[in-house]
Amino acid sequence: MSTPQGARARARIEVTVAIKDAARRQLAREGAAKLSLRAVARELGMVSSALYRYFPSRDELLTALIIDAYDSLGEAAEKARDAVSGAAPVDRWTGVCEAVRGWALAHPHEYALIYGSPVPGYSAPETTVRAAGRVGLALIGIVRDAHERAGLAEPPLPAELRPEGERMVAEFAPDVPPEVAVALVAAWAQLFGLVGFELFGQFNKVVEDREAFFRHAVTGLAHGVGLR
Amino acid sequence: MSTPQGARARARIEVTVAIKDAARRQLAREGAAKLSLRAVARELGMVSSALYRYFPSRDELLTALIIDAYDSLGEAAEKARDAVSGAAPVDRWTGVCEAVRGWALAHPHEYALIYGSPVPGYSAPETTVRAAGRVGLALIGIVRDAHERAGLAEPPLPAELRPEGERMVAEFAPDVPPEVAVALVAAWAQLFGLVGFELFGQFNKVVEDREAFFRHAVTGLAHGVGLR
DNA sequence: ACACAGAAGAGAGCAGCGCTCTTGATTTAG
DNA sequence: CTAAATCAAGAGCGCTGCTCTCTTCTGTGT
Repeated sequence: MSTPQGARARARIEVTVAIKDAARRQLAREGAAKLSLRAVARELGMVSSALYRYFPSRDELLTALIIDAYDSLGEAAEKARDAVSGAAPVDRWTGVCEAVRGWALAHPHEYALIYGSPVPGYSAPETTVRAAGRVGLALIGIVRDAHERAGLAEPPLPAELRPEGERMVAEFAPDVPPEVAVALVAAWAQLFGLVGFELFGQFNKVVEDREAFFRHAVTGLAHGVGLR
Repeated sequence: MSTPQGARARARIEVTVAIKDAARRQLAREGAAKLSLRAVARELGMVSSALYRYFPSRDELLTALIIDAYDSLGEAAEKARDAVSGAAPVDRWTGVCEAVRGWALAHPHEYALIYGSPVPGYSAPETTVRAAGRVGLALIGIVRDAHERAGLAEPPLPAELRPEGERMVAEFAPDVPPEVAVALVAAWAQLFGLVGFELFGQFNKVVEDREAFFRHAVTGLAHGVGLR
């Protein structure tokens, strides 16, 4: 039933949200490694074992936070895509990229949670897949719009990768040339390379003007996928 | 003194190495999160407190492993660079990139240690900086050779980034045009975006033929820095 | 050749962790 | 109104990183 009919169901939802909020606060403060169920319980005035009524394990709680983080980032990306929907394709592209970077700088621990090392014995449940794809889909959307409106400069594609590109088109990038689909996936990964390096300190003593550097680099990515 | 003159000093070095080896084995088996000082001690038939004579904390042990991992990866990259020293610049470039990818696939947990989320409070000590730069320097070397031998197609560089590029040239990329230096740093970060996405599972259900895709993408990176 | 400072290991112990199981209270449903 | 489901709490297990103390050993200067 979509309506929570009892006071109990409502309370359950509220407590679940409160747990996730407290956990997210700790996550932002200390990072995923130091997120402790007992500390979350303390903050809520509960006892640690009570949390197990809501999350079967610490990793399950982390998984819930992972999904939320993906959604939060995805929402930021989609908002940026829609905010500049009239602009030139390259500007829309860089707008989304800058939204991703901005979100990452604002939520470094959550970014580390989803794009850093996988935490436990590692398994990404099916639930995360949809949320994890939102940034990529936002980028695909921009490229598709540009393709339909003005055409793209199609990057070269070696013959051995053509089937791969056609599969990508069929599975998640409809109405986009296969050459572009392949380039898009590469640019998508490369975008997070740029963001991750800045966030995790690899750019220390290497890049000073991070913002200008990033804008320049993602403009290059846009050209790489055929945007003009 | 470069020669450890006492038997004691020699024993100390041997035990230190044994600890790191055992720790590395556990790291490869379980990942950094589950690396436990007590388990390392057990494996060596010592008691946990004895390890503190060699490493002042678990994080210090991790730092030692980080440096070793950087050096191991850097050595792989340099070996690849030198193995194909006569080949065309683009092939040398892709050779080094593939060495990086190969090392990462062979040592996923160590890769996660150095390019994944940084650990708790953790500030990268000065000691890591040299080792962390080796891959980048290998790439720079290839581009410099190509520049001196045959010239490069210089990528465009917006005016606001010119000082940045000149600083890069002065600090770690001598004899390379500033345009190329900036493009090089971007390509360096993007390379690890590609590797990280593959390793951390972001390419699941997205890229099938990982090897061909990677080769194609890093060829694109090579073109981006001006190699032909 | 010997005595001694310093180094190394053992052991106990502290506080914290994730997680399980049991117990008693409270709410919901039949 | 009673039976079933739900939930908070408490005790406890085995693990963790780390500290402190005590004992043994050993390399070295006299």
